[in-house]
Amino acid sequence: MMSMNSKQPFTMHAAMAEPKYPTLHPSSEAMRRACLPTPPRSPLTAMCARTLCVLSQGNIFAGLDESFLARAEALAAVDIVAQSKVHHSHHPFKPDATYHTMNSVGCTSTAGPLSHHAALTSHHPHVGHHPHHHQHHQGLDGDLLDHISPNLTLAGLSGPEASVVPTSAHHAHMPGMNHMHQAMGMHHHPHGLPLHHGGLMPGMPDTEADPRELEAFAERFKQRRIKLGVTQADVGSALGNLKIPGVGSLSQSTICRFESLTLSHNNMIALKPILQAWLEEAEKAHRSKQSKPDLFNGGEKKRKRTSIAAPEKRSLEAYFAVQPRPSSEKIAAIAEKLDLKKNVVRVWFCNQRQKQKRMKFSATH
DNA sequence: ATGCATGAGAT
DNA sequence: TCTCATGCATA
Repeated sequence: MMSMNSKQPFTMHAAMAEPKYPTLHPSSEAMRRACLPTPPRSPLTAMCARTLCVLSQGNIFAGLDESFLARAEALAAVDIVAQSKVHHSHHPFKPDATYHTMNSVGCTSTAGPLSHHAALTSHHPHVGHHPHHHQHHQGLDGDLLDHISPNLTLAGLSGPEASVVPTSAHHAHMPGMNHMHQAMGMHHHPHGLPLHHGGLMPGMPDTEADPRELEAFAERFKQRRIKLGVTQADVGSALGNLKIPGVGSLSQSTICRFESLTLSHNNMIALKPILQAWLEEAEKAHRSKQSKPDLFNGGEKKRKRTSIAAPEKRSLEAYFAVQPRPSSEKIAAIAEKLDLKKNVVRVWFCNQRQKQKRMKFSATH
């Protein structure tokens, strides 16, 4: 026995391995940077801020920028310390997260409709967002690190605040084998569904790939979805009922993100046709009063979500502004100072980077 | 609606 | 080890 839930919709294939970047607009990059919670400051400012560090502790709320940067500075020093401390072996790492105490199941989640393959096939040259990561902190004293202690960061006001909530759980995915290798260059969708490609033809300005279009569609989608009285979760599971090869169910999260445009551009492009297909089906069914497909789910064990306390989070954000891609060593050092598991810190950075790339109100409009 | 996490695939 | 697409859990 194993997971008894998860409907494992499809077996594999990315329904569409679209041209990751069709003939897309050169502006595609512009559109994805948006939604950056922490606007990059000038490194110089940061340096100056260091001086203010001490002061900033007093009015944490006031000079946000200053304290913010100060923290970044302090954290930046981490690597320095890290290097010097390597010599004396390190301490026992925290037992990595790993909460899946799951009952078994090799959790092979990823039942995504177009899993990565679709969009990943050929990466676009990652637009270079963060143009610069300065490392002006090189000369700082490692001591900074010491007072960068978690609680201190934010004026120790919040005590030790369990940074991490115990976790235990697992997710239940079925051992599906859904990895087809990348469809290298050959994007072929199962059959003709609304999965048209993003538009490769030179002469055809793929309207679907147009950020504007996506935005409009997302909004219409939501509107009509609500009109149908269907929840995001319903849509997600209903997708599995659509018999689109390579397309399985999606979570409420994903539907929500689609509607709010908080997905990568490619992801939006990939999902659009599928959601569009569902919408049409749903409206058709609605007209004939057949109402929705069913939704049900077997409950499974839960996992606890790690929660990074505000002070720690602030430090992380500060560091991220300076160095969004810290090395493994730096991550370890940061983790240690903030009293977080290294893995938690690593993932946090990954997620931050990903956030940066999400589309949202991009500059394209 | 979003934070933290997993995992396949690419580097 | 990173990126990306996604999901579970939770505010």
